[in-house]
Amino acid sequence: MSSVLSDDGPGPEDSGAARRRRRSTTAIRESLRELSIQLSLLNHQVGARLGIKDADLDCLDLISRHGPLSPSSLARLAGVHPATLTGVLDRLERGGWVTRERDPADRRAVQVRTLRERAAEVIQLYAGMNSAMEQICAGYDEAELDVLADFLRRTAQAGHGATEELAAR
Amino acid sequence: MSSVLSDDGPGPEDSGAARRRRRSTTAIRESLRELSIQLSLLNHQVGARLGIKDADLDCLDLISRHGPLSPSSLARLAGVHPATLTGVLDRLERGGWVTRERDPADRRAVQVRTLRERAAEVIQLYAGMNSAMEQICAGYDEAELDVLADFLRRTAQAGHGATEELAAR
DNA sequence: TCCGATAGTACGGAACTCATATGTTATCTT
DNA sequence: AAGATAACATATGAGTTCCGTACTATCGGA
Repeated sequence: MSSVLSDDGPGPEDSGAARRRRRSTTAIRESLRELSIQLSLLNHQVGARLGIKDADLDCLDLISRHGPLSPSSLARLAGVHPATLTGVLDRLERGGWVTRERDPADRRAVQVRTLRERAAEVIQLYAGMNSAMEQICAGYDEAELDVLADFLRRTAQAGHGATEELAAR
Repeated sequence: MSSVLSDDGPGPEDSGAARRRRRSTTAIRESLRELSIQLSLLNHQVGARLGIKDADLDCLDLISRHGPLSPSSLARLAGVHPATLTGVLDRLERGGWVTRERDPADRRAVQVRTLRERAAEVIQLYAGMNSAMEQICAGYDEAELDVLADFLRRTAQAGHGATEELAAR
């Protein structure tokens, strides 16, 4: 099934194993695309319940994972305009999700960090997805789980690389 | 590493194989979260190059995958307000990405479909990611590829289910 | 034919994004 | 050491977007 957002690779000038292999690779690309959208929509729903916009939730996630960091580096990381990020942080701070504190070492800089108080609400909302994943993972042996985790990690890394390449030029 | 957006599962009252297994499962959850963000950021960059907002690009993707469909069903699918979707379609139509045509059978209804003209631009922007995926997939044998594709498909399905569960209540 | 339901969109107020300007604070230059 | 320059975060304002509501057109049933 050819579609607007992806091509189907080269033509069928070869056959047999290579052909089946390409089918599998294409299937992965397709599934990955579907997965991407579904996770976006899940985040959208979660954000809606919490009164947090999609982009804001992305930022909150980045803050929670990449530790305390400055607004400017967060802006770079999230690919948004610094002035936009001020508004994002205003909303997150007002909602009690993060704090801003001046860096004592460099008083121009600000350190943004997450608060733990409201973490439970978020976990609660992702509970459905988490238990579904638990169930899916239960069907694999440990070697398979490691292969899967490694694949996901490398794919995320590939996404990061592709994003930076686009941002650079 | 405990963080705001996910817990780390039950305590360590068991050990050995079960423990390692839980570590693997957690690694998958973490990688999946990272992947979700990275793909969002990639889409954000791609959208920025095309002058398409994130949500609009999501809608375009949904239209391209789920064939011609009506604005209302698309609104349900994307989880946005119907009036908002009017604006989304206005922008996508103005940009030459989709067309709106009245359904002859039910003249209230509208069918939205993608145009193929500008597809190449999108493919071009995802070329970096696609070739990276190609490279990653090259490292797996066909059985592994099938396992991966199946896992991704089921995970996407889980995301869909979790989203619907949240939207329902 | 009349009436309620449905599909899509127009409208208007509130909120958001981003380019630019501003006020601090750090760093460089000489 | 002092002034110039750069970096950081945020204020400001114009343009855009979101969404609750209202409106028009059309369909299906009594």
